[in-house]
Amino acid sequence: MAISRPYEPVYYNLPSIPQLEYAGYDDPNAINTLFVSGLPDDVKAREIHNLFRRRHGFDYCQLKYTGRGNQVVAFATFVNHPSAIAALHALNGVKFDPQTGSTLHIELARSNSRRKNKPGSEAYVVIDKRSTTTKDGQESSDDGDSETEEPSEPNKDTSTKSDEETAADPDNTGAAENEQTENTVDGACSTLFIANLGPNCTESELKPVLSGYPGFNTLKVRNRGGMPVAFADYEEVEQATEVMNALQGSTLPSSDRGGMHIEYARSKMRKR
DNA sequence: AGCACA
Repeated sequence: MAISRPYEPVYYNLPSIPQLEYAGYDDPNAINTLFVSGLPDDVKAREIHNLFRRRHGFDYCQLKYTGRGNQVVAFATFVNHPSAIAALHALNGVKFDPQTGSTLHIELARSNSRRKNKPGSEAYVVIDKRSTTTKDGQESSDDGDSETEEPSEPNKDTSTKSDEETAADPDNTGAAENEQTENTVDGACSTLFIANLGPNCTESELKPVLSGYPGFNTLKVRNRGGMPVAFADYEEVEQATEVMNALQGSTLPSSDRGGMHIEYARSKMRKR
């Protein structure tokens, strides 16, 4: 090589990234359960079930009254890790109750749910840790829709984001059209935001990982005082999505606070 | 929970 280019193309070991805890379809150690918080205290197990049942690979869910105040959390279990991740990204941050504005917060559970009842029998389960039970007993699978597939749902909980879509353009005063058609209405973006990196994480550690996926453009690592965060730009939203699904929650050698947390960036990386 | 570069 006679001339040194500012950016020599990097083709490291593309598909195999051994230091990553890649959780595939058949990894028995993979987390297949989601932890759901941000629920209103009057949430019903049926609502949780209806929220998750449409997601690919859904298995079953649990609603848990924690006993701390009126706090309610839920666990949704999927047949494999990628399905759980896909549902996480589809539903995390959506408004669960437009009335109160309560927003779902979904993360991977610390461990997989163990079905306490006979498999296949219960579509959802309620765990009530509240001390004084006010006799609000049977909450198991009652409604006969456990098997049927009717798209017409009286509840408006499943596709909550359609609310935002409908209210698409509250004020386009002056804003007009963005030539940057990159950001989609549901927040998907071809640039990824990566957080929960270890304090010593560097661009040279991340780049071989992120550039190993199709459509990779640019990586930027920022260190705002505390923990570093990274922005990884891809050619297409779909390619960014693939990377997010593949690497979500995986750890790097420098990771010290758990796995990477990857989201769509709020805005597309500017073309230099 | 943490989202920059213009």
